Amino acid sequence: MEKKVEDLKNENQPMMANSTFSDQIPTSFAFPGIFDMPCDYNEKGSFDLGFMDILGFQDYYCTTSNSTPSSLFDLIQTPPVVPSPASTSEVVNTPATPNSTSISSSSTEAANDHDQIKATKVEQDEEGEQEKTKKELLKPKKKNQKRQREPRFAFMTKSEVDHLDDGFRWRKYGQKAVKNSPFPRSYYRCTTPACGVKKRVERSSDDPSIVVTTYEGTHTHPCPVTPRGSIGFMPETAAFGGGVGGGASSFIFPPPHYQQQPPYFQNQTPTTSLSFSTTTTTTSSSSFPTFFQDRRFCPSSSDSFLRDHGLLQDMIVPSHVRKELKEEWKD
DNA sequence: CGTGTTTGACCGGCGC
DNA sequence: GCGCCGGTCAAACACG
Repeated sequence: MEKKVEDLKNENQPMMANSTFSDQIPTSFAFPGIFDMPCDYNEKGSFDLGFMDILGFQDYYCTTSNSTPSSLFDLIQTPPVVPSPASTSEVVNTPATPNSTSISSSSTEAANDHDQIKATKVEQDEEGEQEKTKKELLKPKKKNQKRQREPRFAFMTKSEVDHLDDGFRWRKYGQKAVKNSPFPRSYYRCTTPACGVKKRVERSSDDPSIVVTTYEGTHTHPCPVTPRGSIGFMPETAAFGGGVGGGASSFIFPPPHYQQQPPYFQNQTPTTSLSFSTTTTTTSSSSFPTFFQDRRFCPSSSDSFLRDHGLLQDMIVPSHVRKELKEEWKD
């Protein structure tokens, strides 16, 4: 880990265009789904910004002059949230992403792991061997099998609050101090039964105003309607899936140029006086497809959100962001 | 009382 | 083998 950090720092040169993330990003994105789409639009001249470009392939500064489709989500004509297809791992293991080992696990397998763990718990509880049970619960993984991780999806948000409301309900199950960071990392789990999606939230040590959120897993349910009826911030809604995988990539959902709060943030803005910018960065394109799909379950957010702002415009991938994300995907 | 948070302990992975 | 560190568990606690 330390080494990773050091490496990252070394790599974190002023120009990150081809350094930190690019090595994890397939040079030729073969992602099915949404990732192809923008390109098509590009041909039509109505959507200049390819999604892949947005993903931080390069430092991409997109202007708001682009006539973006009403909503990126609208562009995504994909089926509802479903467990990721087995193809996930294949995509994730794209040769061009040698370093994305953590994502190399098939989301499907990972999901199965979850089930197995749960099943194990039930069985053991019934046995009543509490002592033994506890220990086994703590290590439900099979021997000789590396822990399988669900595809992860990280993004950064410039916010004063760590935990943004994304429409899903999360339960915090842990918090740890992170090495090389003065800020603790919080661990959240989706409270929906049978949904094993987790997310980690931590602040960037480089820029305390930036919150790095990493989602892991796939929501197996639609985005619940929150009491507030808000789905705050789109990226946080990441319910991904892992359906499509790919190496790590990153991008920042812009808003940095907003002079006022974007509509989709109104209900969840942490503090009143944020002239915010929800700077969001994303890694793991693998999670994107479903991520966007899920958004479609959130009635109040995606549409208005993207209709008002083509979120993917004005992509900015600051170096520090890339650095962090790369680190994220390196482990 | 139900739900969510806090927090110390524990475990596994990994590097040395 | 050992120690560090990230991740998770679960009891205790807080809150509405």
